[in-house]
Amino acid sequence: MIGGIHTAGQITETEAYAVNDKACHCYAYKRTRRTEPMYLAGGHSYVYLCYGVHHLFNVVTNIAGTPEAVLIRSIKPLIGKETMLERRKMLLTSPKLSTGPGNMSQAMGITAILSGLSLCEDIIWIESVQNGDLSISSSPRIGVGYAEEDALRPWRFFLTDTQWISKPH
DNA sequence: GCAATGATTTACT
DNA sequence: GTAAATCATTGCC
Repeated sequence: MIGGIHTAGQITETEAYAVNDKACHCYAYKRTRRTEPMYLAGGHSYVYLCYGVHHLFNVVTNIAGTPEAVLIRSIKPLIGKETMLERRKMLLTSPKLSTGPGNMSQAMGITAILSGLSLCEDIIWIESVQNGDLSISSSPRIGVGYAEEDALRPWRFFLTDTQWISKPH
């Protein structure tokens, strides 16, 4: 619920970032002002601006003091599609609407001012929808080639049978 | 205080 | 496939 408008979607693609992972901003417990939200308890948000253009939305997953998080890369729009189209300045719903971290954040109205929030309040929240048919695959992460051997870790997870998946550049 | 850089996207050659 | 856009954060001076 952002700006009084409710938008929602099913998460279809994520990437994991851990403290012993060179691709993570908090590698080896490096602590900076930007990454401070990652040191909160699991269930908080961590949003930051990348390349000066795109907002990336993460969910903090570990206990307080252990900075680990999951990057939400793509969603399938379910509620408020019209709002997402308007935010993205698009006319028709297509996979480009909300696949890819930057596109997804823009469609959901997420910006860096929402970093450090609890995901148990009425602004952003995540619901568990039981669906026994989910098929999930994994692969190396995208866009972290600078992380040396950690770039090969298969920490990208996505639904096998969906079009809402970003493609490597 | 200042230069370097990136968990990306988009458009162009 | 390659490059530009574009800026907060970081790290070094």
